[in-house]
Amino acid sequence: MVAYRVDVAGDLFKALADPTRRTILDELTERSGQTLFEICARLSMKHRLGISRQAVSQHLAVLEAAGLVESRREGRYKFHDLNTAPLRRIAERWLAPDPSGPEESTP
Amino acid sequence: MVAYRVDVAGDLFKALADPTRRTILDELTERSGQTLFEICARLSMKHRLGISRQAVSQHLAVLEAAGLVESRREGRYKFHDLNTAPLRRIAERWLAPDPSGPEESTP
DNA sequence: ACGATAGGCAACCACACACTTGCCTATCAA
DNA sequence: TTGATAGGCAAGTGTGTGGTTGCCTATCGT
Repeated sequence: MVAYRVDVAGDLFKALADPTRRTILDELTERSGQTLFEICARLSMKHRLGISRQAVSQHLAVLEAAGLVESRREGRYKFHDLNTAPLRRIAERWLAPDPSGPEESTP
Repeated sequence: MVAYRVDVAGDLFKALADPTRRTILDELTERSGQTLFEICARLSMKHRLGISRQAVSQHLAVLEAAGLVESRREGRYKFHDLNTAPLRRIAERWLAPDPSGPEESTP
């Protein structure tokens, strides 16, 4: 059987394709466990990004779907933590030719 | 001085965001130095991708702009080679916190 | 010279996606 | 309970982008 490797990389690369999302990852790298409003404030202040709260929320949803961010709810706060695990697997695909084949399931 | 790091990662991640382009990279990994028509044939045959030659050509242009593919012209043939150098720098950004700061120039 | 092969250029189409707007729910403090 | 804070949901908009179609140039074989 071939094509074992499901293309879960799709979500990952798409998530990383947006500059705002990459900046959010930068912020979470600098300080993990931030809330939505904290991230909004930082993007606005130190990155001069005129962006709405909902936009940031949607970005966080994308990052979470890609497995790059994990969130935990406490009361009315929702904290966001960076998960670098998917990043470590990123380049493997083309750097180390996998014997099982590079096929995707359904591109 | 901060914000030395120009966001050249943008093109890279955008290039990787498309499944067809990732499949092209797979093919070039398996066999480097293919021509446009060879790549077209492989995408069509073993990947069942109904895609036009021009579409593949445009994908190759994107990959080349991202530095992932280099091309050399010989007569009427144009050979495409994989360049994995950009891939090695991919994950560094969030895995190894850079003292110079993670800032982008202009997102 | 002629046709065949390999590739490039430009305009058009359609969908995806980033972002906004408007309104709603939930938790906490007074 | 009331207001403020933190966040969610959903519809609408507009640009970006993957894809196509049509035509053009360049190189090779005969």
